[in-house]
Amino acid sequence: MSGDHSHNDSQIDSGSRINDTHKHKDKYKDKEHKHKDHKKDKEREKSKYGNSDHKDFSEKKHREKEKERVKHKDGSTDRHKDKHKDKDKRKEENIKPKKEKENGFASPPRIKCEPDNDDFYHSPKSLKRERDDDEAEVKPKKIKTENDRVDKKGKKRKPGDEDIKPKKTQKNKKGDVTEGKKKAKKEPEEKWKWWEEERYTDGSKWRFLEHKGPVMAAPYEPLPSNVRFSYDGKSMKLSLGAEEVATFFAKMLDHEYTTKEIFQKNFFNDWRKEMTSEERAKITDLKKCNFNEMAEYFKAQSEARKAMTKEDKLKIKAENERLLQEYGFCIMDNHKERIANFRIEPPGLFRGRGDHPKMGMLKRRIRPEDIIINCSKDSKHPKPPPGTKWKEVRHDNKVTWLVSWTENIQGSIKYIMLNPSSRIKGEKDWQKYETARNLKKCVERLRHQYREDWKSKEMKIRQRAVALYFIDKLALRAGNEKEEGESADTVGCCSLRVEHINLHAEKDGQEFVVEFDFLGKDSIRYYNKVPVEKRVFKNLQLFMENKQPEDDLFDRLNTSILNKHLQELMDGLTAKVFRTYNASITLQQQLKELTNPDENLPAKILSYNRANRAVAILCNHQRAAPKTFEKSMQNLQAKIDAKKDQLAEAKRDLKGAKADLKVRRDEKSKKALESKKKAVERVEEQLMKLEVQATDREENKQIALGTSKLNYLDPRISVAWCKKWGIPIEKIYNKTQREKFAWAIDMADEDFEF
DNA sequence: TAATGAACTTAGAAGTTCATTA
DNA sequence: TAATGAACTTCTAAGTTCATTA
Repeated sequence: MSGDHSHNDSQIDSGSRINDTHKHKDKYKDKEHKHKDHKKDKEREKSKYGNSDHKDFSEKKHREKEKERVKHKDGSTDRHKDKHKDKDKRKEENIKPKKEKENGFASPPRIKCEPDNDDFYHSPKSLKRERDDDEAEVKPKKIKTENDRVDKKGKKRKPGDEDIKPKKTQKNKKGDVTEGKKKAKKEPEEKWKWWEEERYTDGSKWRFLEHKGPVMAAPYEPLPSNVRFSYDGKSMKLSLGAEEVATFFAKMLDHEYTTKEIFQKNFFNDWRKEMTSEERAKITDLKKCNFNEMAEYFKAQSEARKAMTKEDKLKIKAENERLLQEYGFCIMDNHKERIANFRIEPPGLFRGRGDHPKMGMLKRRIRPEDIIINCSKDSKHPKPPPGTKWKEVRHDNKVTWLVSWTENIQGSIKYIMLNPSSRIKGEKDWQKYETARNLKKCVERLRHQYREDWKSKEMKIRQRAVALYFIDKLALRAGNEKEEGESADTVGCCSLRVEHINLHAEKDGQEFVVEFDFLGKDSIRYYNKVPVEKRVFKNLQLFMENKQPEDDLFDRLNTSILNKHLQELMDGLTAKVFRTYNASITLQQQLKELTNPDENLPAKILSYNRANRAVAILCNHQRAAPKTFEKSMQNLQAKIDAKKDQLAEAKRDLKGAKADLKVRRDEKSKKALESKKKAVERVEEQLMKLEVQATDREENKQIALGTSKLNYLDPRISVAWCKKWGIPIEKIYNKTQREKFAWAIDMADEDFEF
């Protein structure tokens, strides 16, 4: 993938969250950055020169090839290239694309005869859930932990849906539970297949909801008196409130955060607010504060925790489990469901990402009086801790959250919601992929449209069209406007500024190259050089005319305009659907391309990871290279070397055995030969496995696969692939992932097509 | 129509657990 | 059996989108 989307040198840089264009803003930051950059450079050098010797050349070649496959020299992906090529040709020949009719852009053909249920599966907008309303009016006495309702309703997914097959659900004994929790806890009862049931059509999210409320943060435990804080060389006893905030800082002392000026400033500011007036009068300079004893104390504590006896550790584990059982589940519409985050966020210092102007501010302790509870009127309401009250108890079944509170840093609302394995999250997830599949049906029409719009007389439309092209081709995020000074300066497509792109009429032998360099979500750098079509290039020049670097590139556009437009083109279409669509379609294509039927299991899994990786690169999902990367790589290489020696030896043995047989020609030496042969094969396979592992790890150094796997890739593609090649699903998804994607694992068969 | 608020998804880092190896 | 490192889980920040309000 050449210079574009990926790990060329400049891309490696991109792991650093530094935006060069912002250097001038803050001297301090600048220093920080340089330091970081320097470290990165060093690392890069190391990996370039130090660490590569273990890799043989052909492997590297292979990786390069892989990159090539994913992206072309010109930065376009295969899919785009081909499709655009097709389009161009068609245009020239003035022929209507064959596909158009087949896909029925305006309104996709029905696959099934019953319109109602057809819609149910294919048009997320009209997803239905015709539950018996009476069922939920009353507080359920019985919590279904199984799929018994399916039978009752007798109505499930329609056969005839191309990719979704009805499962025979064998009726199971009801998981009758009076108290809900207890029973469900023990039997690993059959999983509820919510995907075989219908959805609510009235916008409500549930009929019945009962839970125990959140787990509050543990109260502050004062420091023992021998652990002291000192100011200006003199130890001093802090008031409880001030001490608590001081411990937050002390706990972070060896984190880079505490070296940053803004962090220090914000912390000190907020800390002083918690001090008594005497303390405030005395403590006026952070530099004079000594937190070391505190920091040591916490370090010792964490050591002690590690060194605890097995027994004590088990005790803690049991207590956690108890909490989980008590607070970690709720009852929603007859089913016991896992809650994702049932703990209230503890107080601490705010850790923003990138250059966040509010880093270091005090995240205050949340009290019951701050908390809104959401549950059914007729449920057993959660009790606030003794002597306290909730802010409010409401019964809003149009939302999915159980608990909410307003956080003090940005003033935004935080929620407690259900686990990804829950019905309510799963349905939404499934629906997301169905929308993306709908986009697949009309994406060619949309691409044609925005290409036409590049020529529009209206600036607004041109901008919209160019932005959409970027979102489609590069999988950029929509890019909402942000309030300045409230968070790190990051952008997405619509909020790109002139300073974020560079135009090159010619670069590295390519025409019309756009060079992107900006900080995206989480202040992750996006760096990419992309050849674009001439018309796009010319438009960009136009958009940039008479503008300052800090001006908006698309000054006539924002996400709301863009999304309104998209909504008109396809029901349910928004900018982010393109990311989902392009990610999933890329996975599917890459899997097709990379999977070699003759290869063994580890090789196939490597192919899967490579396909996954292609998507992660497309979506710019990066991670900091693990601190231990070099070392672990070396260790692995040592293992490989040892294995090679072992193989050589095994081969020698084999040779010897052959010679033996020639001389002796007896049964015994024949047998010996066989076993030596087997030994060689075994070692060869082991070696291969190790080598594959090394390749995989190396290629993954700075790329995070998890995000795309969890959020962008239609799990049915992976499930189908596993089924097709006989790969155990466990090789691809761990337990949590299997729970989240249970619906896909159950419904997709090997010929599922995204 | 822009600003604000609310709800929900997506994100990487940090923390914890588990498996492997010396 | 401890140390190590990878895998997995948790945490919560940072996005997108849609609804509401001014």
